[in-house]
Amino acid sequence: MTIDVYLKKLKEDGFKITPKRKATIELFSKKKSYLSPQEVLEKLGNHFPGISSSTVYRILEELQDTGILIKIEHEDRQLYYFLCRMPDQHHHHFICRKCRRIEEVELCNLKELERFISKNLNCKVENHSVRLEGLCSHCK
Amino acid sequence: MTIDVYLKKLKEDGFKITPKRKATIELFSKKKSYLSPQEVLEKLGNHFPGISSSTVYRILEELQDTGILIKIEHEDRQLYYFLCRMPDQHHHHFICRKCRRIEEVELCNLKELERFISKNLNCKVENHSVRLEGLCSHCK
DNA sequence: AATATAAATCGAAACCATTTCGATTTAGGA
DNA sequence: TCCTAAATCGAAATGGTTTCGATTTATATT
Ligand SMILES: [Mn+2]
Ligand SMILES: [Mn+2]
Ligand SMILES: [Zn+2]
Ligand SMILES: [Zn+2]
Repeated sequence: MTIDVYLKKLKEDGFKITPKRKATIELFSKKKSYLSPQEVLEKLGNHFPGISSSTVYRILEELQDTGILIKIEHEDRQLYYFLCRMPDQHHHHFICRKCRRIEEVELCNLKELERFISKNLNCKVENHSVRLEGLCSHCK
Repeated sequence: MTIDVYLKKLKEDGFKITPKRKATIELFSKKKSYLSPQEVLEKLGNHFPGISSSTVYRILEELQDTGILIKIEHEDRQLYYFLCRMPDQHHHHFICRKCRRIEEVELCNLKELERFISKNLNCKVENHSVRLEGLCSHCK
């Protein structure tokens, strides 16, 4: 539950460890769900009054480029971010529609689906993403 | 390749068959790829000079509500639509990253993944979507 | 064919999350 | 401590999308 691994990742990618970046990672590490840029702005505003929204947007994008955060887009067409707990492994996400909790699922059995597409449609599958939604153990 | 089945669906859902709705469906039936609202506006503008963009946005949304069009959101954060060839069946989509062609894939083998999540995470999976990207048979 | 009317379209403005950019401040290496 | 590229600020612009009152149209009914 330490954020050191994320700070290390940040540094490795040539980013400076600034108070705002660190606080952003800490914020997400305490959350099990995703946050909108507005929510992040609000939370960070408690520690950094007057923080610029452009700073929040930039930090969120940098952290997602580094693989620390995952970015999703909801039906409301806005961006949301959440902390990736297995950044170096291919995996998929389950999102609780009630509490917005994220569960990361390492199981991936799409080989058959990819084989089907390669064979029947003669396509080359380069990547895929699965999005699962429902109710988590706390909400169902 | 007739659009009658889509017009029927429109009528069943209580929509009037207007020239612009019909032309929109015809436009998509000739395309194998997705179109942005701007592209639709441009194409429809050939037949209906001065057509309002709000009309295009509304028609696209209605057609997607009816299941005639599928709406996706790309990394550029804009909306795109394409004609669904199997509106009454659960299926997934392969998108060619070069020519934007859409292939609809009826095979779905996510039962194992859902079972894994139900069992290990104690979650209730209500729906899922798979997005596959790569190169189609024409582009690879 | 004419009428009625709810639905569809227009058009222009508003919306608002996100992006841009030049000025200022800061983290961290030398 | 100094230096400098990186980070942050802040205010304005951006632009795809939505809104809404006025006008037009599709289609069921007479
Ligand atoms: Mn996978
Ligand atoms: Mn499926
Ligand atoms: Zn939940
Ligand atoms: Zn292609």
